[in-house]
This record gives sequence, structure tokens and C-alpha cells, in this order.
Amino acid sequence: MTVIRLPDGSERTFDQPVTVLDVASSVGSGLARAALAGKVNGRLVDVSSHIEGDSELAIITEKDADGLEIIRHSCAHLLAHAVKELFPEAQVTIGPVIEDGFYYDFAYKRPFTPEDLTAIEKRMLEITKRNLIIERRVWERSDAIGFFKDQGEHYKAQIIESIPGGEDVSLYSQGDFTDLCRGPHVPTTSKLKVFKLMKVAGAYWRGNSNNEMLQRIYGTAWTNKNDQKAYLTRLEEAEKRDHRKLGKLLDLFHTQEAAPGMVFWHPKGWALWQQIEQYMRDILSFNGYQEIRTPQVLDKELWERSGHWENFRENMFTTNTDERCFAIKPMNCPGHVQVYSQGLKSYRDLPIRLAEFGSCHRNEASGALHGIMRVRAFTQDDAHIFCTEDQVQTEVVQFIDLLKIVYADFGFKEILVKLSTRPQKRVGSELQWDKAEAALEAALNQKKLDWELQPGEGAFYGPKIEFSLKDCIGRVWQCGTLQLDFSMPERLGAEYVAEDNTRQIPVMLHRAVLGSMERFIGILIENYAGAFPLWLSPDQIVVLNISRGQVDYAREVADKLNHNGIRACLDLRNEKITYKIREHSLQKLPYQIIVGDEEVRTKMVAVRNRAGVDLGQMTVHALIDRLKAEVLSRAEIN
RNA sequence: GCCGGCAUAGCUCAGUUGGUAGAGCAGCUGAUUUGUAAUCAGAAGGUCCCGAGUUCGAUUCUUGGUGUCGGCACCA
Repeated sequence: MTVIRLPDGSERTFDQPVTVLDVASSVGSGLARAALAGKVNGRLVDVSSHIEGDSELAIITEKDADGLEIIRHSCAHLLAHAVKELFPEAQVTIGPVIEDGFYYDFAYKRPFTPEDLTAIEKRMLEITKRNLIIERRVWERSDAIGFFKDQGEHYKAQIIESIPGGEDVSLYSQGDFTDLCRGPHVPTTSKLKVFKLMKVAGAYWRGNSNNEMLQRIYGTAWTNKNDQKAYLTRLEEAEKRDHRKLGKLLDLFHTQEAAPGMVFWHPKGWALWQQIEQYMRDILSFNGYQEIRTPQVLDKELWERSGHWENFRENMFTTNTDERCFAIKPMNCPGHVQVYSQGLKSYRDLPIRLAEFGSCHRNEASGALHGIMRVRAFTQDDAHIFCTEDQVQTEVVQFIDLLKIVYADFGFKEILVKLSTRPQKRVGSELQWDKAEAALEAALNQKKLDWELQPGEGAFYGPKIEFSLKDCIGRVWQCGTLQLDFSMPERLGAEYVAEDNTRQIPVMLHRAVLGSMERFIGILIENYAGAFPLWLSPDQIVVLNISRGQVDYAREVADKLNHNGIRACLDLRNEKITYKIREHSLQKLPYQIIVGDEEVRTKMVAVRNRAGVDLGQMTVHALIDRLKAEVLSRAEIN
């Protein structure tokens, strides 16, 4: 006798062994039809799977998040099936679920074209209509390897070969197509209804650039047409927020062939930059940092000592002048250690926090460049904290607090936090790494942050905490970082005199809140869609005259605003007021002042915001007070 | 760096089955002096990314670069 407990608490008793589908049928035929999989004691299984012993069971349908995930996974198989039918010579490799969809990697003699994608998608649809049963079968590992080798599927055979010996493997078949897979899958191909192939791209076999390049086909899949349509609309909308598009539209910056991966900042973009930089400067000085400035170009020898030369020589810009080899700094840390090391430091001086808006150059791979998010010349809001081991935890916690305040002020609500630990290629002893990793983990837990572990992703000199933000289409970009470094101070000879009069080596924390100014501004543009809050807007308000008669008064108003610290501009062009309003609204300028004969007479101004909300008439002084309050609050408009 | 796409006026984009190109907006000139998201008219604007090849002739075809876009790899 088997007792099955359902999520609503009810129990069903069966005399003989049952499958998930049997249980679903016993509840109702509707549920049986909707069933995509089952969750038995927390483990996802196929509907056809047998339930062993008394169990808790949830029937998974398309209404469950797990259901959508299974649909996407099955769509990946469907894609592989269609490709094998159309291109029998193509070899299949892997096809996982990703956010909003799935992909599958193929090895094929020529690249797939957009026309191929159309044909493949059509074939996928046909296969769903065949209503093929998707069957799971467990094979012996060696049999499975033979099976795929016989079919010329060498990649699949390789994947199974890398599964530990002795373990059985599960294979899923639909019609003539069989793929290695853990599952579960939907019961029949007809369950897959809403999907779309999105793009093809190259991807290395097993993610290793020494391996051959495969072709990855990306697709999206949903439980219903509306969700898919909403997703596609979301992508279209996101494109309008693209920082490259807005950078041009709002005249913030440009790039050109003469300087790939480097940004030309225009007056408006630079005004935005300056606001951010000044804001950070205030925050730093309030939190006990001292700002410094270090040379752009330093002797190669210093980079050899720091270890950067050995690790990143390929990505460093160098210059040979007067028979000496210099490197253009890719990092600020060696420079900061030089400043620290001027004059003997006492334990009483620590912690010392040296900050720099450091301009760095890295010769990034051409394919890595992306708008202003990944560039070759960038400015870090960098700082290095020199402290004792005992002070590390406090400093890390304080930094996390500071970062949270800053991100909140810029309107970011979703911050992804990761802890990256020791990489293969590293300096420093195992003991140092143990201590460093433990210290960061302790701080994260003390702040009760929701963090993810990234083993092996740390810097060569120490582990790091990464704080990432998402761009308009959900790509994740690392911004803030905190790196613990027990090695660099020693390598570069930093020390302090301890309480017992011995010379000790300080611990160094590398940290940046925004990361790179360029990247942060790029994300800021996308998050606000170019409609910045008042405190960040390059131009905060524009004064518009209706006709020639108000030119003098308009000038007077703009002057008064500017003299009171408001970034005001004038538009006295001989254009209709509706034309000017439209133009400045499209430029996302926060506020507009309209002055006509009436305002000249009453010594007032008529104010509206970029969304078209009429704020009525007021005196210039009242307006200034209002704007100043809004700037201080850093509030978002509308 | 790797795989694939793209590169035409300041911007957004048409176009040429090989005969050196066109629109809208912006800019310029003129008229209009306007009350809350586009006033009208005129003139002007191009190394069709760069180099080589094929051809009587290349913006178009071939090829080599550069930049850029989408991924992959990388990211101190």
C-alpha cells in the first residue's frame, strides 16, 4: 500500500505501485492533462516515473515555475531534434535552460544562417504536432557511450565519459531522437507550444577558448503566447534605454575609431560625471578617506614587483621612452603603496584610507569592448585601506554599509553580491588565503547579505566581494568590489611600526564603490532611461520665452537660477512654444519655465516638468527653494 | 582574441540585378512673434568605413583591414 500526500494536505492511498500520472488522474482528468512533471519528496521527476513508497507529491503544471523551466529544457531538446533532422551531420552537445529561455550548442561544418533558424523553428513546430512521447530510459554508462559513438556523436560520448564510472545515465527519446539528459521532461512534444529562436552565436566547446568553437542557437520559450509577447515587447522597450543610443540622443558622449574603447565626454555627459564624482568625494571625505593623485605612467619594474606584469602583461599599454620601459597604469594599487610608504607609519596611524579617481588603461580584447560598460580607458573610484589584521572585519563591514547608502542614493534596489575565492593562478600562502576568505565571509554574514559563492574567481592576490548591477536587458555587470590583499603590501615593501616596536606588514583592502565611472554611468543611464533625477541632470531647468518681448526677463530668470546653483539654460529661439517644449521634453530635461507677457508683468514664472505636469506659477525664489530641496532629497521625478 | 551580422548626409534610415545616390529630422537662409509635445518656404549638404583586386566602369562583386553589434573566452 502506498500513501501519497498532496500539497493541500490530502492523502491518497493506492494498493499497487503508481506513477505521478496515475496520481494526477485520480485527482482529475484535467490535472492529468495539465501535468508536466511531478515533485516527489522535493525531487523533480517525469510524470511517467514510479513513486516508491509513501511520499509527498506535487503535480507540476505550466503554472509552476518548475513547469516553465521543464518546458524550456524540453524545448532545447526539441531544437536539437529539429537540427538533427534538417542537418544530420551536425553533432549535438549541450542544451541548458537559461533566464527567459534555453540554448543548444552544435558542431557543424558551416555556420547556421538566419534562414536556417527560420527553417529549424518551423521544423520544431512540426515535431510538436507529431505529439511524440518523450521517454526516459536508464542506460549503463558504457552502453550509452557506445550508442552515441555509433551515431557519430563524439561530443555526447565525451560528456558521458566524463561522468564518474559505474554511474548509470539517463537518456531521453522522442521519435528517432535520443539525447543524454538528467531530465525531467514534459511527457509529449505537443506540450511545447510557445517558443521562438532568437539568435546564433559562437561558443567554445566546454567554455574553453583552446577548444573548437561550436554554434549556439538561443531560443525563448513560454507557457502562453501573451507571456512571450510581453517578453519580446520588454526587449524592444529595453533597447530604447540602451546607453549607447541615449548617449547619442542626449549628447552625453561619443566614441570613434581613433580611440577604440575610449570615451569622448561631451559637456552634458561630463556634467553628469562631475555630479557623481563630487557626490563620491563628499561621501569619502565623510568616511575618513583622503584623496590623492598618482602618476599615469610607472616603470615596468614596479609592475614586475607587484606581480601585474607577470599576470597581465598582454593587456597592459606600455611605452618605451629614453630606453626605459614604462607601463601606463592598469591599476592604482602600486601607486597608492608608494604614497603609503612615504614616511614611517605607526600602528596608531592605521587604518589609512587613500582614495583616487584613478584613470586606468587596459588593453582589453577587442571582442570584450561594449559601449562605455567595458572600455580600455576608465576611471575607478578607487581606494586602498591599509590596516592591521584586527581591523579588517570592521573595515569590510563599514565599506558594505557605505556602498549600500551610495547605491540607494542612485536608485538601485537590486544588488547582486558574490564572494570570489582563490584562483588557480595566485600569490600568497594557503594560510593567508584561508584567513582572507574567512574574513570576507564573516563580514558578509555579519551584514546578513544574500550572497553567492564563486569558487576560483578571486584576484591573483586575494579573494574579493563583488557587487553587481543589471543593465536594461538584464546583463550583469560588476561594479563595486572589495578585495582583501595580504600579498601586495609585502611585495612592495609596505610596513608599519607595531605596538611592540617591531616592523609589521599592513593588510591592504582594495575597494571601489562604483567600480568604473564609465560603467556605472552606463548603467545609470539605462536604469533611468536617460531621465535622471534632478540632482544628476546635466541641465536641470530651461527657460523658454514665448516671443521676443520676454527675452530680457528670460535672461534675468536664468541668471538668477544659475547664481543660486541651479543648472539652468535658455532657449530664446524663434520657435513656437510647443516646439520648444517638445524638444526639451524629449531631451528629458527635468523642468521647463515658460515666460510670456503675463509672467513679465507679474514677475512670476510658469513651471512644468518633463512629463507635462503643470506646476503653476511661482516666484523665482519659491522655485529655487523648491529645486534645492529636491536636489538635496535626491528624489526621482514623477 | 574566436564565431556570426552590420558600416550610405550631423541623426534615423531608403536605394543601386555594377553606370559615383535619396527621404524625414537636425543645421543654414528667409518669412512668421507664436501660451504648454513638431509654423511655412528656399537653398545647401556625401571619399556610400579604409586599402587591394576583378571590370570599360565598384558604394554594389571578391579579398585584406578597421570599427561596431550579438554571443563565447577574458576581466588585476
